[in-house]
Amino acid sequence: MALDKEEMSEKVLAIAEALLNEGGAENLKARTIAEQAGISVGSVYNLFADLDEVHRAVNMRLLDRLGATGLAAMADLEGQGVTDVQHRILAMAAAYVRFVEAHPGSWPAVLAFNRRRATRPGPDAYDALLDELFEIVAGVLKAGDFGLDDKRRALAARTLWSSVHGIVTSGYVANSDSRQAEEIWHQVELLVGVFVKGLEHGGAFAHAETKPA
Amino acid sequence: MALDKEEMSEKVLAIAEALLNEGGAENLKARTIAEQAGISVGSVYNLFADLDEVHRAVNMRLLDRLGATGLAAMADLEGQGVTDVQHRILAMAAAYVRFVEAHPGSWPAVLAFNRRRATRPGPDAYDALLDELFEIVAGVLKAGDFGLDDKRRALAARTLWSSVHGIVTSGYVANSDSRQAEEIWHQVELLVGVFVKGLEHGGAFAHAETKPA
DNA sequence: ATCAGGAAATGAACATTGTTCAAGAACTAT
DNA sequence: ATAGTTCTTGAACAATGTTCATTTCCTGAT
Repeated sequence: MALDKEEMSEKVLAIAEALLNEGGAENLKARTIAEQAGISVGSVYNLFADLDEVHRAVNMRLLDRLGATGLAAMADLEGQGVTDVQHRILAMAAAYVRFVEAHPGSWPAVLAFNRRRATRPGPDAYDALLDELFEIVAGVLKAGDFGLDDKRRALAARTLWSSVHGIVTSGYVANSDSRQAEEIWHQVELLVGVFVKGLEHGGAFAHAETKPA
Repeated sequence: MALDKEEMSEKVLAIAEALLNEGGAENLKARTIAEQAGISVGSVYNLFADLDEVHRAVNMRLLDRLGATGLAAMADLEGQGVTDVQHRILAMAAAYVRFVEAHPGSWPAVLAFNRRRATRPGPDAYDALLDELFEIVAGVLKAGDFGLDDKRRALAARTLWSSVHGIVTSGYVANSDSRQAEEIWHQVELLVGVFVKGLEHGGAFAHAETKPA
């Protein structure tokens, strides 16, 4: 009884995810996958065009898991009982931090890979997932009654979440001692607190004429 | 007339930076460097222990250039004539954005490389440079009269700059059309505006009991 | 049960890379 | 000039991604 093509792909992806999590992108080797999956190198290339596609598939799984079970659930917190914007955003950020902590090796790989796909064709499925995340944040922001039209609220959502993302990834230089973790969380708390307060007081409309050349 | 060891190292680094800027980390090949520098592969390994060291050296040069000629100059804007915190932060962010735009290939490589040095020994020179940047931001924040003690101001500086960093790097998925550039700048403007407004209204002290597990 | 035809798996072979190192070349001090 | 030191070289090795002719396996018709 041999595994289905689909099942074998799943097995390969599971192995690939483990490899990425242990040693990053440069640890994803065709021969290692083949050996651990009990198949030959050639068979790996039968299931996937090349290692890039394996990496991409692993990333999609990770992003799916983050979006589905993580942030969306946090967005409508405790059965809609909590309406405070700051609490809900913080809960989402906490979910994101936990997720990154749970994938110390593969999450950096996601980012590095994502950055490297410059020459690839059109709008990827990545973008769709990211847009989804941004819309969740925008949904939470809508609950808070700042004077924001849809366009500006979307901008604020992207800005806020990119900032959270920056804090988390800047802090996690794989230096995962608890000191670092606390610092990251302090920064996230500060950011969210200041951001919400700033929105409440119309900071989103304060313009300055300084622009990049 | 042969080049000095120092001069040859410079030449190699210049070539390496060009290679990185064109094709990212995977374009930094020992044989290409040797050929373009007019020396042999072995000589490259005489000058540098391995390609990682070449990459690291290029990154140090980049970070130096960013810190020295970029942000520091912007921090004391127009001969101390400008005291507005928001303007000065925006000017620094603009310098940062310009810098990233000017190094579309090698800046991602800096980040990817920086993320991969998990197993390396102790506090790197990277950290020193980053701390320098954070202190510049903190210096600007000090001018604005928010009710912040030194510790909390330092935290705010790290938070703000990590956020700017996140916005810039999230936006630059090497997709450098002008649409993207404008979006990035809008986000930076929004972030800085909201952040300053939030600090003015004491958002830095607004706490929530939500914490990561 | 047999066999033809196609689909899938195989792993040897190739190309490209990082890295090493023994041999030679160049230079320096006496 | 000569011995010793240092630098340079490029051939050689190992590890990797990828390909593809060959083999193996399965399926369905006879």
